[in-house]
Amino acid sequence: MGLSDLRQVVEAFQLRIADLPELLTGLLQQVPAGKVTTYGDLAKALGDSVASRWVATWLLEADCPLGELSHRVVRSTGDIGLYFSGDVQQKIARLQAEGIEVTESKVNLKQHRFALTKGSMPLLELKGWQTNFVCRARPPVMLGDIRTIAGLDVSYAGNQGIAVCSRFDVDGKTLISHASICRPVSFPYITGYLAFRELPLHLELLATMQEEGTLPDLLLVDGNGRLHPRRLGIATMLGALAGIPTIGIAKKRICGTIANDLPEVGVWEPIAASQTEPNDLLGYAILPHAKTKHPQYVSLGYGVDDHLMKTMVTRCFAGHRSPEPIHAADRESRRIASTIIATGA
DNA sequence: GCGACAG
DNA sequence: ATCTTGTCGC
Repeated sequence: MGLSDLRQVVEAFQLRIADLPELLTGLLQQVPAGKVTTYGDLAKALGDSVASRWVATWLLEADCPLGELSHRVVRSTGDIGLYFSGDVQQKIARLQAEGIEVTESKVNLKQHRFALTKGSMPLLELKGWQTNFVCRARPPVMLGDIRTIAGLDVSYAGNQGIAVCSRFDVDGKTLISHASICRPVSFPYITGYLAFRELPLHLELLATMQEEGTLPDLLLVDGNGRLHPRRLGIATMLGALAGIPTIGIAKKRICGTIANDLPEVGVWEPIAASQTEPNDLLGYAILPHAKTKHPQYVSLGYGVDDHLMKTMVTRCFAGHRSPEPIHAADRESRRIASTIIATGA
């Protein structure tokens, strides 16, 4: 892959990512006085009901930019729900002032629900991109060809995201160096869409490392690979777009079923897609050591086979819950985030 | 009512 | 992920 390729990949990727807060603002502005909508309806208008949690938390932020309109958003049951001021009576009063009857903290949705005009539905588009994404084939990386591996993680300070890539020797325990980058992030965290939030940071960081000639031969990414509702977690997408072998490492399970919830230390417990698809292997749960009851969730990213994945991840386990390269990147990115907060920049 | 989903 | 106080233990 040529030297300028990663810069171009970042640019092309950025163009696909919609401004969700802005689109949500436009949707809520459709709702006139005397009408209401629901968190789920707004999420569906953005293209995926899974975003309803983000819609709700965003409208509940203390400094919510839609504070003048957010009283018109209620739960799908008709329940009033919460209000950013913390005072639900204030939300009720505003609704009543707009001519909406509130009985026992509920509104009549049949009567007042506003039919939102569906726009571009950006999440539906991104979901379709994931579903139809074709990873360019490449032979799996071989153990003997790996000289350096790295962990990739992101921390946040306000709207700033700090991505860190921590390079390690192939022994999985010797830190070589950290590389970092800091950029504003506006795409929210929505289950299944993490890549659209964090991939721009990762790709820019890797582009810089590519120019310095410090790209690692294998990346451990904080997030999932194949273990994903559409089999395309951030680790897989990153690997395929950058052309670098990757493995996904998560601390919580996003989907799938595990036969044994609490595996023995060091045992690779398979995660299947579902109980009806026991042969569709998505990844593994593994307990790094006896000190914790929380397993790591490991899945194939890109350009790596099952055996090499297990070998390298096992090699990277030391005294911590996460593999050392991920742990190092996590600590370094948090350190930089605290610096940014202390400096006020 | 239950189940619950990366960062 | 971040927000948060003290507390338990190596």
